[in-house]
Amino acid sequence: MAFINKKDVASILEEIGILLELKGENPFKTRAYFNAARTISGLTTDLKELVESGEIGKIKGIGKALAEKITTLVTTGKLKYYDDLKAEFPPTIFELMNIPGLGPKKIKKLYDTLGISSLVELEYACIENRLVDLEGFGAKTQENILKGIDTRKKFSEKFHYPVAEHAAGVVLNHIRKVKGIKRSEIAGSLRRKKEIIGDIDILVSAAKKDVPEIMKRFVSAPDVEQVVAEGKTKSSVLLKTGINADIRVVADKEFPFALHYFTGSKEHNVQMRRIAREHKLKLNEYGLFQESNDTLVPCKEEKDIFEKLGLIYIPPELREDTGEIDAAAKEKLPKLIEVKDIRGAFHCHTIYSDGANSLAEMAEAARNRKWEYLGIADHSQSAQYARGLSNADIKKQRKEIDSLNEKFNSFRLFHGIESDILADGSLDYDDRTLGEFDYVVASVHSRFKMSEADMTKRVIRAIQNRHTTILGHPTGRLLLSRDGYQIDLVQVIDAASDYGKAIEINAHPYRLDLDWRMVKYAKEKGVKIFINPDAHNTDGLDDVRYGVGIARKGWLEAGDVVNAMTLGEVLKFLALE
DNA sequence: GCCGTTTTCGGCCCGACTGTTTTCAGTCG
Repeated sequence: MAFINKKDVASILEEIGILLELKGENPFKTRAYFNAARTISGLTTDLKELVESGEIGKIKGIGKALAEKITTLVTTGKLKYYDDLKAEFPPTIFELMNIPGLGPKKIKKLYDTLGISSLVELEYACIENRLVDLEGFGAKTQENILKGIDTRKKFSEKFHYPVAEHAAGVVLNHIRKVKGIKRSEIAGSLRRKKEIIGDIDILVSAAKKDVPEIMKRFVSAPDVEQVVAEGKTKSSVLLKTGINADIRVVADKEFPFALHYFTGSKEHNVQMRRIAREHKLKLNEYGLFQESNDTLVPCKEEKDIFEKLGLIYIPPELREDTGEIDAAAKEKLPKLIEVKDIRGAFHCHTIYSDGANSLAEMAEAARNRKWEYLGIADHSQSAQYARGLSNADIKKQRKEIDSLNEKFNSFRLFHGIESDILADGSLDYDDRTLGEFDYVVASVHSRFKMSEADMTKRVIRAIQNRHTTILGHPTGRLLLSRDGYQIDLVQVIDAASDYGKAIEINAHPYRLDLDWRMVKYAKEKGVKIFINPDAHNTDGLDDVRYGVGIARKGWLEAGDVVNAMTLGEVLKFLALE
């Protein structure tokens, strides 16, 4: 039997959706494929089991036709329907979907009339001035397409969270100088604390007379490279960093509705409008209206909108259409962890390995943050690139930690290690040495290119090691630059649950690993989470806030997170007293 | 293609902006 995993199935369904769009199929049909792709990739139950038991067809959004196609894919590894569809267009046609202003209809037109099916061909055709006479196109369209291709070449399409957060702050501070602004906020994926950000969404409320000044100020912000669109309520610019920023200006009474709408996610909004219709109401960015006579149901704050729809307030981080609306209707939403709940951190490096600060400096920085403890986990001996610790280093570090601890009142340094998980799943010190640490973070730093089965086995063996306390950055991914290694996280989390081991959310903004989509599953399995900064200097400690964002997206409460425990509770957790 | 306490057909979320046309389709979020 061919092996085909969730990710493969989801991406094939997604491609089918795009191909159907290109063919001009019923948009609701194409949406069914996109929805199914999303549902499949979010599954935490084993896809093969679902297929074998026939349960796959019982999942919402997967009917007879999709269940059949998914079953064929999973059991045979092939799908004729997909192959036939793919044969109708050259594979490079997908490139064109990434150019702003180009959608399925226009791409189809380009392909049918000019035979254009790749970015290179498209650029050439624009330079040759061949798009201007095409029906539905013109000089302006051609120019915008060329600009779009240029932008694609210069910039990536997504950005790390702190980069987008900083850029958004600059723009927001710039426009806030306009006196007429009543309320202003950053919305979109930034507000939802997504791990990577596509663009910046800014929402402002003001009187109508002040709108032109706000728009003018927005499009002339210091970092604006190009004005993409400028309207009466909505404008869009490309910043010098390559990030797109959108602004929307509304009347103040519309602000809560616009904030909700502009925060998204799109999928969450679709569900919210569906709920509104069930209540004989209509929800859009301007208000919540009676379906019968269009009277406004007034709401002062965002939370009022939820209330009117019979829901408790859903924090932005949860608005991903992963069950938050159902839970809100049943008043079963978690009380999400907050940055102020954090009392320490456990994955930090010092000058003993590849960190920039000393033990004393790191401890001082933690105490300045009013933390109760800090765990040091420098690299282990096989991590030579990072000056991993020899046995002598370990002894010296332990001594220094002990003597620092003697000076502290109600603060404690813990002596841990980030021990490499070797290719066979063993850790890289002997049992006696490992046993001397207060705790052990086990992480993969080498041999990334194993098969999924081998990597899963390797990591599970490390979890089974009695000295392992925490599994570090479970996929090794570097956002926007390196995919994580192939690994079955469901099996890994199940193993952590079985062996009572914790998993780290590595809070470094380039990692944010464990992914929030799996954090929720870990919580369901009762696995404890550490939100670890992987700090290599004192400033790095503040990265925990990115990890808290991810923890919130994963539905975590303070009680799910070890470094939200008091010092006394942590000592018990680590079995140190 | 999915779905159903208005059920097996007829719905399926909603509006702004752009560019090309001249009343609107396509794209985007």
